[in-house]
Amino acid sequence: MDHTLLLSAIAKHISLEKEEEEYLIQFLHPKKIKKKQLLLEEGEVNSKLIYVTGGCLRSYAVDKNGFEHVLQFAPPGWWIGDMHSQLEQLPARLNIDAVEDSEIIFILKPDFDALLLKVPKLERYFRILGQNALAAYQYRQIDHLSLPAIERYGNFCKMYPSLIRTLPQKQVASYIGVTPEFLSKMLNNAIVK
Amino acid sequence: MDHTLLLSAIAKHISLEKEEEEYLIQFLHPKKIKKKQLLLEEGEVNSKLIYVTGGCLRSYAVDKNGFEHVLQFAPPGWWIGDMHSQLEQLPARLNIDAVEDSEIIFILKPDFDALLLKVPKLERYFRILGQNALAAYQYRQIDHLSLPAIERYGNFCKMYPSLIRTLPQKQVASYIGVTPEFLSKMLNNAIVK
DNA sequence: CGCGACGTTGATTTGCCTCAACGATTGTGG
DNA sequence: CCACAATCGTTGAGGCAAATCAACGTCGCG
Repeated sequence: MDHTLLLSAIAKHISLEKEEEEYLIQFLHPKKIKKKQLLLEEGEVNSKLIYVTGGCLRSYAVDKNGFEHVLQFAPPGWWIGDMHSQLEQLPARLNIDAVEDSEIIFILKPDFDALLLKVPKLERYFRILGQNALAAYQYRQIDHLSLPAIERYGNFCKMYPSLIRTLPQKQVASYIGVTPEFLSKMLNNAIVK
Repeated sequence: MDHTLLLSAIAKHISLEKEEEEYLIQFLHPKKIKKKQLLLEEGEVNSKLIYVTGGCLRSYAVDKNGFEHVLQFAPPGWWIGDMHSQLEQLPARLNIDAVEDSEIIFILKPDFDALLLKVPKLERYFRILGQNALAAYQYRQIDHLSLPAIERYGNFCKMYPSLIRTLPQKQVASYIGVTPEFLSKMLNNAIVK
């Protein structure tokens, strides 16, 4: 039962009493996930908050031609979800699955709501978490609007150096918003230069 | 002194005691902004939280060719800022200015930090605010990755019908990520169809 | 009135996509 | 443990969505 990663992440922002921590822990469900296993499917309601403790997950949408578009990768220490579905309890647009064999902790949405009422200190942790995520999304969106593909790739490498080594190239291509073929050609040209 | 818009927005999520509300209000600074007036400039630290009560603001980045790329519009009831700069107190990548004559309320970052410690209930309001913003950014990013420009325009119209009437077309073009020329051509074609 | 911002239209270019084919891995069932 | 399938990265030819550049008419505003 490995809650330590999550608990110490929380402890960086707030300090919980012993009993608050125990109250929290009872809602934490660890789970092992096989590569390619689906945790959320488009159309379902996102009823769990997912925290990654091992391996790597991804969230992605499928367009009308059947192509996947990766929104996020979640290595250990990251949360992942379809925020809109989670908040409104409406059908999700995103799918979530495992890029490799992984381990997660999940919290059910009703438990999460109860938890925040019972342990209001957690509001602070999740506020900070949300603001950090927001900061990342803002800059990513700007990158998408203002940079050519090759520089978006460069930024990805800077931001997630560890992922570059483990992820298949086509996943990275999908994240930065180009086809795998085009990414391959870009990289070959970049080497020649 | 018009704090009512903000206070009632907050009241939708939490209920403050009389004295908490008064404590909050002392940090709220109203301000009138002229069209095109800059509130944040790239390279500065984003040291204020900005809440719009009238008119409309925008945040945008400028690329190396001098082109502007709009990240966000903020009509009344919206917050706007460079989240990364605000959190880390580092230089901003974004500029913020007024699309038309506007009115805002701002809170200084140090006051904001103090406020959250003194009135922890506000953590909840800002958590919810952040999660909603996150939900919007997630879906926008997915739209950008998976939809052609004409459908991104359609989505923009559905999401912000009031803005369509007031904003110059070139601002909308910038937001959805195309040139003004191309948006103009798209719209003409769409009418013919 | 005259200037500057905006929308439009056309000609041309380009960044990126599509489709197709191929070799190299990986992995999986017999 | 091998054979076959699936997945991945690569390369090339051709195509398309969107950008660039340039010119022009309109409008609102100082």
